[in-house]
Amino acid sequence: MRRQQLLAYECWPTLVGMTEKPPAPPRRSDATRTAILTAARERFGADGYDRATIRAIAKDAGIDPSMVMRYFGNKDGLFAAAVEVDLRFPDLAPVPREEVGRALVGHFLDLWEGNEQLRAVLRVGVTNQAGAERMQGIFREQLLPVARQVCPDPEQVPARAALCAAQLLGLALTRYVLQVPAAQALTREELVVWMGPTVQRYLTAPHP
Amino acid sequence: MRRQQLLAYECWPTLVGMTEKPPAPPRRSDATRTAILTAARERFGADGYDRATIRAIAKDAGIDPSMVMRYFGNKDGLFAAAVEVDLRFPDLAPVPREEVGRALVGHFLDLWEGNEQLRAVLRVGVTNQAGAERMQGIFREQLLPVARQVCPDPEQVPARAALCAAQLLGLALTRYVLQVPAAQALTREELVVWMGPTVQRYLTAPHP
DNA sequence: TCCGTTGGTCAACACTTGTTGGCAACACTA
DNA sequence: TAGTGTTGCCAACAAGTGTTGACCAACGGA
Repeated sequence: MRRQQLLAYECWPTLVGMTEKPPAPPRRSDATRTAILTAARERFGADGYDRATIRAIAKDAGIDPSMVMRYFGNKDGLFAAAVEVDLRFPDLAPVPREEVGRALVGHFLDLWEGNEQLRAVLRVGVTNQAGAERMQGIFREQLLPVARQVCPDPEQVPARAALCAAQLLGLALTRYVLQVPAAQALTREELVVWMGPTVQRYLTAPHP
Repeated sequence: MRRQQLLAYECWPTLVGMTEKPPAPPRRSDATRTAILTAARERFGADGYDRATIRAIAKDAGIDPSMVMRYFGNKDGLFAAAVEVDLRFPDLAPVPREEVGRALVGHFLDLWEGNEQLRAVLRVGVTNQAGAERMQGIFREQLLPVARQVCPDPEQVPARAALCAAQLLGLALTRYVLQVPAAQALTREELVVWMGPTVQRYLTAPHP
């Protein structure tokens, strides 16, 4: 129950090191830390939050389970540290207006291909309330701005972004999580050609 | 480990009673059985497979956990008995060709609204390997036939069905599972008007 | 050289999980 | 009325969970 100051300090640089400035001085245990994070990403992505046990992750990383606790505080902290989602949507300004749909679908596919972190957030988002809120955050902070850049009417931005999210997450769900064979059989080009116009329409077409 | 013949027989009628013929003679415990199944559907739908514990389900049903085991063998058996998915896609023959997209989206929305079983399969399908296979079965046996009824080229049926599945499951995911506010804010009519043409195109438009 | 800090293991705690067997109360039939 | 199968509760088991603290080895600056 008791929060340990020392541990909180210890895992701090790793938690935000990738997105914030502080140089995060190198430590002798960095190899172990990254080993844990790598194993955690794999397990969370493959098994979801509940079935991914700390013991299994520690075993994959070749260390004792107690190390995970020392470095990341608890299981929640480990998940937060392991899974950091940046959809890296590109700036759409230079893209021709009628190409943004295809560009987004293509980017989304490239991003998901073989990415365990994304699978993990989706799995956990479906299972876990905190995970669902995290996904809502991603939607709000990463997809909404893109939609705002392209949509004609600012008032329609959330609705149009939600439609895009449904299409794109549905793709990720069927292809990468449920692994429906027919969804996996489609090539990247086919998906871009089919879904690109859909996303394009959701973003730019006049309200039907 | 040992399978108990008696118990297998006991839960048989309930397991398949809804889809098969045998009259399934009424038992004194039927009230308890349905109470368990109701509670199980709620818990599985709300919490997913792992977090929905037999103890919690039994408590909701107001009986002892051991009763769940007696009537349904084990947790897997309970899930199989509680969650039975019939998407009930209507016969599209009488529907005008250019209306099938809107009809499907509307039907899909009506079906999902307030349906805990569907939420449960999706949650479990994402978490669990067996659940994922179950969802693939639903795709194969319930969505593919519909697509076959409408698609021009039989060879393209799986691909087109997969595209529809991605769009529809993405809708279910964002609106009913992740509960993204922007996806919940859209009305039934808006969704039909926006997504209907998409599904329509995936099913009937010539390969782009 | 000493000594505090860091990296790591081990064994255990407290708890929850699915699951089982025993036993009492009831209902129905012969 | 005796007997038999059904319905239910209770207590417990074995396994697995996140988590903790004691303990040891090596490092690194004084």
